[in-house]
Amino acid sequence: MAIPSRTNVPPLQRGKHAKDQRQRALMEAATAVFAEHGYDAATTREVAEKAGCSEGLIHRYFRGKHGLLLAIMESKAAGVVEDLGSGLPDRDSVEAEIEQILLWHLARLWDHSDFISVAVSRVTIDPDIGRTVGESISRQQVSLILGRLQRHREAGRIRNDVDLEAVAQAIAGIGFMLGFFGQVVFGMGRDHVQHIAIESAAALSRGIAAETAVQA
Amino acid sequence: MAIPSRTNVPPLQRGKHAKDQRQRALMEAATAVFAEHGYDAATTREVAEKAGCSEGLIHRYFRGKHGLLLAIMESKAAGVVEDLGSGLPDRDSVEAEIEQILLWHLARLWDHSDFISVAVSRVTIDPDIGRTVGESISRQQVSLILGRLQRHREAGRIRNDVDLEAVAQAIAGIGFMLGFFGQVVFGMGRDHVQHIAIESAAALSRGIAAETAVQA
Amino acid sequence: MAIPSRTNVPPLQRGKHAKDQRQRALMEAATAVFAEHGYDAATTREVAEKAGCSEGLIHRYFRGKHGLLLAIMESKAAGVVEDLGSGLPDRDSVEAEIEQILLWHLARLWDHSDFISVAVSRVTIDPDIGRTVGESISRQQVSLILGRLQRHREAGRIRNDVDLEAVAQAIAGIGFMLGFFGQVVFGMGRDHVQHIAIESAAALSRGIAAETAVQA
Amino acid sequence: MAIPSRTNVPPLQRGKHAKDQRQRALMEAATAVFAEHGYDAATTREVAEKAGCSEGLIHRYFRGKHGLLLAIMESKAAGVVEDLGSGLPDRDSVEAEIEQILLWHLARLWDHSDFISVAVSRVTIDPDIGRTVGESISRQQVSLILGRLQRHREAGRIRNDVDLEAVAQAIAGIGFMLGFFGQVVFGMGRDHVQHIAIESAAALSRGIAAETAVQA
DNA sequence: AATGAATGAGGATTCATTCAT
DNA sequence: AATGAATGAATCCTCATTCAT
Repeated sequence: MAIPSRTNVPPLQRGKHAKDQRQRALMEAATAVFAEHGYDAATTREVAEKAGCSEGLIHRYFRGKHGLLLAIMESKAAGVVEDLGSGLPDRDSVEAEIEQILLWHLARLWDHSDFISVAVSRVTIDPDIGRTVGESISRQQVSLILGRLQRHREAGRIRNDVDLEAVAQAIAGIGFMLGFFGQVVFGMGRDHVQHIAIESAAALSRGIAAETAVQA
Repeated sequence: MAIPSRTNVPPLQRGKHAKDQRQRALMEAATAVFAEHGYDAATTREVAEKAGCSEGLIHRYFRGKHGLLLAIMESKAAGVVEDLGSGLPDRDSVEAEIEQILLWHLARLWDHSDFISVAVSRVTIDPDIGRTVGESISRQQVSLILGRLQRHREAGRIRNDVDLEAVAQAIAGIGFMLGFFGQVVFGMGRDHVQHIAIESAAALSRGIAAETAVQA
Repeated sequence: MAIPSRTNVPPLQRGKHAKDQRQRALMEAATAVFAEHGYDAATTREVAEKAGCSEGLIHRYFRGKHGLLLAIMESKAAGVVEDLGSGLPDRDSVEAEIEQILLWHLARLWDHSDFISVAVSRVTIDPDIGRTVGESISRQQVSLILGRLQRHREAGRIRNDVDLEAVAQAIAGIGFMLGFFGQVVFGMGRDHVQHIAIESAAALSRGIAAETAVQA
Repeated sequence: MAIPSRTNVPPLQRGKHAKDQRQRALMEAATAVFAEHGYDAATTREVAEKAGCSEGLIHRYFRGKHGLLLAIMESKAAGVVEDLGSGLPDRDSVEAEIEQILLWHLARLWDHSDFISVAVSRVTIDPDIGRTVGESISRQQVSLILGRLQRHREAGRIRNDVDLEAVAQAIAGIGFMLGFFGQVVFGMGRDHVQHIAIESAAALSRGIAAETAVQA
């Protein structure tokens, strides 16, 4: 391939103030290595090799292996959900909206599968990670979905007796399960997963649609 | 008290089926220890201590630490989904059925949170675990849910244009997310989680209900 | 050679409960290695090699390198001064007594030069060592010397206006300086050092002798 | 005060003889740091920080950490004994002379306790240090004391059958033990130590005084 | 069959030293 | 001349596993 994949690193001479670049390289390499072997089994040596620098830098920059893990989490947590807030267009129907959200999940989790793998595998063990993931990702994600649904309710497209937060949680749950466990972990075909997402969106949107919308 | 803690095991004479008992003690202890520190960071010493026997037995019985992990997975995988098949009564309405399934998830995941934590944290790293969890749990679970839904379709309570497998997947996804991440990882209150489950069941069942059912 | 010196260690099979023997071997080896390179520069590897066992045992037995140092100090501190109390015969003259004490110092410090080297090199750095050496050795030594002098005073052989504790301190000081710095560190010939000790004993004893003793 | 601490150094412009000043700062800082943690455990980073310059300078100026240690030893060795030769007045009695020497030791060792600590802790390990300390300090010190005693012998105040070198060694030994181990290491009160010094001086001087002096 | 003493491979981390700026 | 970023060798320690009893 033209692009030498993310594992080969250019020489990157000593004195050059490529400090930021090196930090980023270390975090990228660590994400991949942690995802492959698990955080505990991963070695700082392999991370440094993949990043093309010495082990010592991990400790200089991040104060150790665990600091590197934390830095990855904090740095990527924001990025994972960001364009759910602004990067997605508003849709005219509830069904299209939910479908869009689910498909966005699928794409997002596929692209960040390494990061998500690491996060998931640490979330029950490491309180710091648990907090970061819980607050920066889960909570925020649900609230962004909720915001989108509320717009539709205000437009009269959603029944008044529906608990929107519950629906947002349900959508996030479906999206995460399909996107991470379905696609990444169990290796279900992407087409199949997308089909399920679309069908789920249809069923769910029908279930919360206002009467008039159904009659129309 | 005579028994100092819930995990300490009585001396256990070297007798007939003391062996099975010891194996079980080892697996229980390992589940707890693996859940607490993560598989890699857990030490066989702590496992053996908690089980009240010597480290050597882990290697004699399970051929090492990894064998112990595998034994736990294989032994518990079946148990986690068993009574979804037979232990739950049939319901007369789709809503009641879905609600029952979700609440069952909540209880099940709460009871087995240690086991699930271990499984989740290893599922992306260890191919053996991935297979066991994927096939023994996820797939089987979906198929059991699907079976229940099909009964309702045959009774004319579910629209014909609904992809039941997709719905089953959605239900499993919601259940797992609420039950594991919601309850266990993020520590959401159990009442709140149950409320969300019930609301989700309502929305989803409305979305797949046959027209007649709605009109009636 | 017939005696394989203290550095070559017999095989010392696995299961044999030669635990105490191994602990002792480790402490002997460590004393030598610490004395040669200094505690900080010494490596646990070299200690283990010299003791003929694995590094891990250092941590199992002594909870690490520092624990090994402490164990050495505590174990030998007592032995260094022990026979000053009981192993030396009473003398009839003050001069013979002081001379005997000084020569005993010379022999003692020569025999334990490794241990003393380690102790001296750590005494200002490590509070634990400082305490052990200060209390177990210095103080005790002075008090044993003092006891011997008091016997002579009671026998009327020492002037009443002499502060015996000061004299005991002086004797200990001379003994230590000659025995350790003179013999061991600066490599002064043993004959020369002994001569100085004898002369010092003569001068000092004359200085504290009761008048009658002088006239006689 | 304007100067915030005794070790912090002002910016120090890059100018003419700023170099000498920086070297001195480095040596002062190193003396303190080496004394605190021991040479091996001390880090060049801490030394550089305390001296207010970069680690690199240690290697430029002194060719490394060990060179810095050597420079300290050579630079201070002379200073420690210098005014024993010229700075102390002649005394009219042997007792006053010995007392003066011992008290001078006490003060000297107290003032240079950091330097002495470093020297003592390295003297058995590092042959270079051993030589420097042995020759520049010990030998020279004894010979200066000897010179002072000889003056008194020539004045007929010291018995002819006394080995003056032995007495000089004894005095140096007492002085060092009281001054360093007593005061610095074991933390004996300065008053107490001085009292012992004075009493020792009295006893020793009586022991070497010429008959006539005693009769007078 | 079970123990627990012993091993040894491997890991994170530290730090003197080097080098580009 | 001075800096500070980077290196990499070397260390202590941990722990799954083995083995003699």
